Amino acid sequence: MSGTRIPEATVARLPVYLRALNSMSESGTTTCSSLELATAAGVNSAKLRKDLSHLGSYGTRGVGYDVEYLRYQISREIGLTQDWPVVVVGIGNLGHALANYSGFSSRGFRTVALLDADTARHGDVVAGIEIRGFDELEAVVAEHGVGIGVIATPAVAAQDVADRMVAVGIRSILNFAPTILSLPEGVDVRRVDLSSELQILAYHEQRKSSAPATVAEVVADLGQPVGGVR
Amino acid sequence: MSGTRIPEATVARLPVYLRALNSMSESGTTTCSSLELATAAGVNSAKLRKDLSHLGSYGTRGVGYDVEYLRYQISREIGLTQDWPVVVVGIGNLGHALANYSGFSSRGFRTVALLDADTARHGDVVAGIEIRGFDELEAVVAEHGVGIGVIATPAVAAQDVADRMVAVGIRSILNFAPTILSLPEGVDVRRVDLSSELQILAYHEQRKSSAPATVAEVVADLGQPVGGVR
DNA sequence: TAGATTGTTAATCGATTAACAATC
DNA sequence: TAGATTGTTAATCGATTAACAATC
Repeated sequence: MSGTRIPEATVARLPVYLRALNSMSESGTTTCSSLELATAAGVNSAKLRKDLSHLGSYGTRGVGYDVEYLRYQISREIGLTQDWPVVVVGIGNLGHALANYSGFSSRGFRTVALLDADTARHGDVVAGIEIRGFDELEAVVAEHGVGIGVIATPAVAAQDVADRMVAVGIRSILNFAPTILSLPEGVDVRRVDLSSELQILAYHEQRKSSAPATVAEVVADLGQPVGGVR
Repeated sequence: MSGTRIPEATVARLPVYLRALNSMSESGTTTCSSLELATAAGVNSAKLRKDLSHLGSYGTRGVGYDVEYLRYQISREIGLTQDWPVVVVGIGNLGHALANYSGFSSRGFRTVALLDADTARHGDVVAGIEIRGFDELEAVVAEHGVGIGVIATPAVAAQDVADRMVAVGIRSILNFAPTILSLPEGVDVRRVDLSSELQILAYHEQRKSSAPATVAEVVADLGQPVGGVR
């Protein structure tokens, strides 16, 4: 299985499985079935097994999965057994939150620098790291071999920051600024858009409030066919 | 078209189109083609037209789309022409960032309360709103008719906060805590997981670094068939 | 062995894309 | 009218799901 391309939808769920396994491990669970892990991760067990089958055969029929072993295998597949130096640009409230966020400093990821264009912030220490000028980006990337950049600047600055990141060799960007970046092929960008998430919730909330207009919609809402309805 | 169920993938992209239209509007653009809007939104034009076709026929053949009109139609479809009172629970660095984030206070959404279990924070004013106790959740929800709750607490508190939100009538939750919530049917949860996003980037970054193993992978990376390659 | 549970198959479902007729 | 561009069709692609043979 190793070397096979893993479907994007599966890749996006691996971190969720990993999180569920971590919490099982913390609570002392040594073995779990696909149903237990799937429930903890909020998916159905068929999907979980299908997803895991893309990584290899790491379970035991009739028994289930060894929590530690599966945890290791998923970590390895994602690449968390390596060290990923990360640079965060834009140290406002969000940047502070990111710097302090355990997920960023935890196993696998290491925040090597916090950069901000505002000289008034330089020298401030956040999460044990001193804030430096944005003009030190190139030196930081070269020194630590940074491949992943996080943008937490205001929207107006984001494209410039991204362009500069790409110019100094960063090829993966996590963008929190509410703007759509335009970047060359080969650069991977993921956008975390707080307002989009709210808007998607609002759309569904709106649908809940208004009464469904047709029998077809009621049936669709129930999620299963209703016998005898014409 | 109105009343038709809109595919989830389309719903998730409507906020992106809206953002692109907003920035066109700001820069004085009054009309755009599907290709222009698609480029600004980072999708291809066929997908954009297909998506918009689920809302209705708001363009003019041979001409394109009226920016303001399309902006209004998408806003209406999402439900942004209504007022959505929102409560944020957990006012640490992330909660601060959210409270100050323009996307949360902008058109459509209105932060009506900031709640925190830590009494030391009570009375602090963030983004013009005074932080109150978590025990005031029920009163706040009842008073303002809150339907959407945002969780920005530490992971350990998130499930309790979510249970309480559901108990007082909230049916849509945006969860920033790094934990998987277990909630009853009918409650809509969206999770924003910073560490998942980093992990997904790491997976792809890893793939970039290691040399592709087969010609098939090289061809797949190029994203198009390569003439003459055997 | 009998019971349990995985890994895989195959069918279904939904999303994407290219192409083009409709039409401004 | 001629040129441009939408909205829709149909084909393709990828993801989900149920069912079950393999096997511990």
